Amino acid sequence: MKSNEVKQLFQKEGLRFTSQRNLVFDIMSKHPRPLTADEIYFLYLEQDESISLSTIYRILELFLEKEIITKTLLTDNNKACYVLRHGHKHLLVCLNCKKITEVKECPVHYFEDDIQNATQFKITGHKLELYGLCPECQ
Amino acid sequence: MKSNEVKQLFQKEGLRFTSQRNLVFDIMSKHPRPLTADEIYFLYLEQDESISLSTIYRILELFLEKEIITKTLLTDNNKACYVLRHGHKHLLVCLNCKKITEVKECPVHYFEDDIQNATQFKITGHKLELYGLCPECQ
DNA sequence: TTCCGTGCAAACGCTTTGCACGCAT
DNA sequence: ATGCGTGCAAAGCGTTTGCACGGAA
Repeated sequence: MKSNEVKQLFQKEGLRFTSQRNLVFDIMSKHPRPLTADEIYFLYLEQDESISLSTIYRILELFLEKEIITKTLLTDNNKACYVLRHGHKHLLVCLNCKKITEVKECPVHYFEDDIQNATQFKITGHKLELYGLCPECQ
Repeated sequence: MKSNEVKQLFQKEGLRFTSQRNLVFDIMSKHPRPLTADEIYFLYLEQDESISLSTIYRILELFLEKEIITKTLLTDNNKACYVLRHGHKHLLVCLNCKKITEVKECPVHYFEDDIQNATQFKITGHKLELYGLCPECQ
């Protein structure tokens, strides 16, 4: 995604365009897997740019509000991970090597109606993580 | 579950029986919803018993190892929640009032074979959280 | 008696916040 | 020119850990 397009996306969401926000967004789209705040921080430094960790947290919080990204907490280490919400995907985590794969299938949608009927809730979203062993680790 | 049975369960898992472990287990079975460590702590105090928070964390970690309980991290507040693993259930969280309902339906099982074929992973478990608005909050 | 479990307090690490400065608008 | 975004440092807060004591086996 070009800088221009990112700028437009930000404008559409009412966000000011800054180099930090642009680069955080860029990093997340070039590394389409769940990243922790400090992973993003180090990837940022690798681009020969400096940034404050707290700025990253603030940007991530902002992106969350605008639903540009998703926050996930992998159970292992209590660290939060963030991913761009390009479409709807789920994570498949290898319990041994921690490798993460994405799954396009989403069984949940088909059942949302049933669950709404059963619970009277209005379902607006869901989070699904799958665990298992990857081919190499089996 | 009677104290005796809990004792047997602990023995089966190779755990010493202590009043703290017994009461933590008791509290979790009497409040079958995701509890944070400090919720358990306060429920413990309500029983006119005192305990250290760190003991609770150690007990929870132990129960996790033995797979007596499950750990979930609700995205809101970075706090971990714990539930007994009586059978397989999922959470339905109201985004407005934070009330939590349990859902018996689990659409995921039916798709595990498909996902295994598509990914070559051996799927061993999953975590599903649903979000929405409860009847009162809609 | 032995060793594990617990309580207490301090440490830890991720995340958040207050404040002053600088940049986008 | 104005107000929002950022950097820095410090605070916050859930969780973990070290150590000495007490209780389970």
